Parts: sequence; C-alpha cells; structure tokens
Amino acid sequence: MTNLLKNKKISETPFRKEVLSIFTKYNNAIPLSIVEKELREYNRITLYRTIKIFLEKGIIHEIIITGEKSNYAICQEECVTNLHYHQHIHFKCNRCGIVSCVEIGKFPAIILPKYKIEQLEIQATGLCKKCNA
Amino acid sequence: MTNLLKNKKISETPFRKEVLSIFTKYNNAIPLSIVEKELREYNRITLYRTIKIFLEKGIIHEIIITGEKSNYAICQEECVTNLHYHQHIHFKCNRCGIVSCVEIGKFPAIILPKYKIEQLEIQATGLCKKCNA
DNA sequence: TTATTATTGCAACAATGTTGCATAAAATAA
DNA sequence: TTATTTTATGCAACATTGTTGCAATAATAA
Repeated sequence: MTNLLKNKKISETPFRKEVLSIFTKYNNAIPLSIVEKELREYNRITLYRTIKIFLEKGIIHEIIITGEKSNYAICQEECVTNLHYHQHIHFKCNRCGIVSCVEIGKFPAIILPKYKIEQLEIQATGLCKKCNA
Repeated sequence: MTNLLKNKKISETPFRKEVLSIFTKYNNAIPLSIVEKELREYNRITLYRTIKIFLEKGIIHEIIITGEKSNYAICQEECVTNLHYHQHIHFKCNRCGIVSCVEIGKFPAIILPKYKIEQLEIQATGLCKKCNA
C-alpha cells in the first residue's frame, strides 16, 4: 500500500491519495456514493477520472451484482492489471447490503466442452457471516 | 411461448409482442441496442417500461458482465419470477462478442463456512464453441 | 357494446458519464 | 533548487441512460 500510486506509475496527487485511503479504510467493496460521502468536497469529473484510472491500472476492481450499482474494491496483489483472475467470489448480503470479496479455498473448475474459458467470475447473494450468526 | 404474455398476466399489446418476438428470434442474450435496431420505430420510454415489466414478470433476465452493457435473454421455464436460480452460466465470447447462456451439467457447489448462499451467478469469458473451433 | 383497467406517448426532469480546453500542479531534467 | 516537461484538475458544455406525472388511447372484462 505504501506508494501504490507510484508503483503503478501514476502521479501522486492529494485527491488520489484521499480516494485511495477511503478504499483502504473499508475492507469490503463500496459504491461510488460512499466514496462521495467520505470526501468532504470533490469534483465530480475528477472523481470519475480517478476511478477510471484506478480501474485501468489495477488498483481497484469493479463488482457488478445484477440489479445493484457498481461497487469497487482494492485489488489484491494477484490482481494483475487488466487481468483480474480472482481467487475470491463476490458476495452481496441481502440483509446488511454489504458487498465483499470472499476468499475461497479451491476455485471450482468449470468445464464447457468446446469452449475456452479465460476468466471466471462468481457472484453470490445470501447472508454474510455476521448476518447469518 | 404461445401466449407468454397472457400466462404472465400482462396485457398483450402489439409493441410487447414485437419486443418479445425479437428476444425469441435470438438464441443468445442481446443488449438494448440490438432490440432498438430490430424495431423499425419505437418509443424510448415505452421500451424501457416494456423491458422493466418483462424483467419483473420473469419473461427475460438481465446479464451484466463487468465492463459490458446489460444484455437480456428470454428466461427458461425454471426461471421463476424474481428468483433466477440459473442452471446455466453466462458466457461472453471475447472474439465474436456474443453473450449467451450456456447449460452446465452439474452446477458447482460453493461452500463458504458461516455464510448462507441463496443465489449463485457464474460468468465466464473466453472463446465460444464457434470461435474456438 | 360498454365500463373498467392498463398501456402509450409527450414533456419535463434526474442521474450518470464524457470531451475539449485553459489552468494548475506534479514529475523530471538541468 | 530552479526550469522544463508532463500530467492532472476544473469548468462548460454535451451525451447517454433512465424516470415520473399526466392526458389520450388501447386492451380486457362485464
């Protein structure tokens, strides 16, 4: 995390640092609306561009659960730019509403005859650890 | 398919029949832009409302592959309204661009300790049957 | 055929996202 | 450190996507 921006070769500006710190603060995925609330003041356009470049550089990744707004979460180290081969599934809790990346022991092998699968994304909804307790 | 609209208890209008026939014509998922192209003329608002009610009534379902526009496909019979427990995965071909529902023999069992999984959605990208040949 | 109910299309708006360009700030070279 | 180059920011303006109230119209039920 120390100097993630420089590592990814993008300029370190106060705004980008602030947005990054918001993502690091949460350990689950968050929608843009939460980023906006955390920023005391911000420029809409700059925020869009910041999100865009963070996505491009593999700093964050986007999680779209059908019927929900986009959520964003910090990428783990194995997340190479533009090739998000997740070893986790994306989970949305129907009770608390939190979207998170859940590590999974062994990723299921899906075999489709004659197809070539390059990327796999698994999304689940239900009750999270806390809400299921 | 004969009288799907009446079965789902929504009025049968010329426009709805036309939109439905477009979805039936394709045997893969299609984005709104294709529906628009197939309709010689249409009202934007009515189309949105038609898609919305088709989704609500379980006539079509929405497929959102990260980074892509929404695609829509006719629901199979097992698709009960509001509870799309797919026995297929959603596949996007990186070469021809087509999004489709691919039937899968046995759905993988994903177990997350302490979580309760209610719905599972699996998305894959790669090369489809045709493009991989 | 008539009465009731639901759909359509218009106008107007709201939310979300993009682009060109001048200014300001950050990174790099001297 | 300063000067130069490169990149980011903010404004204005626009594009796309989706929504709502309401009057007119069409579909269904009686």
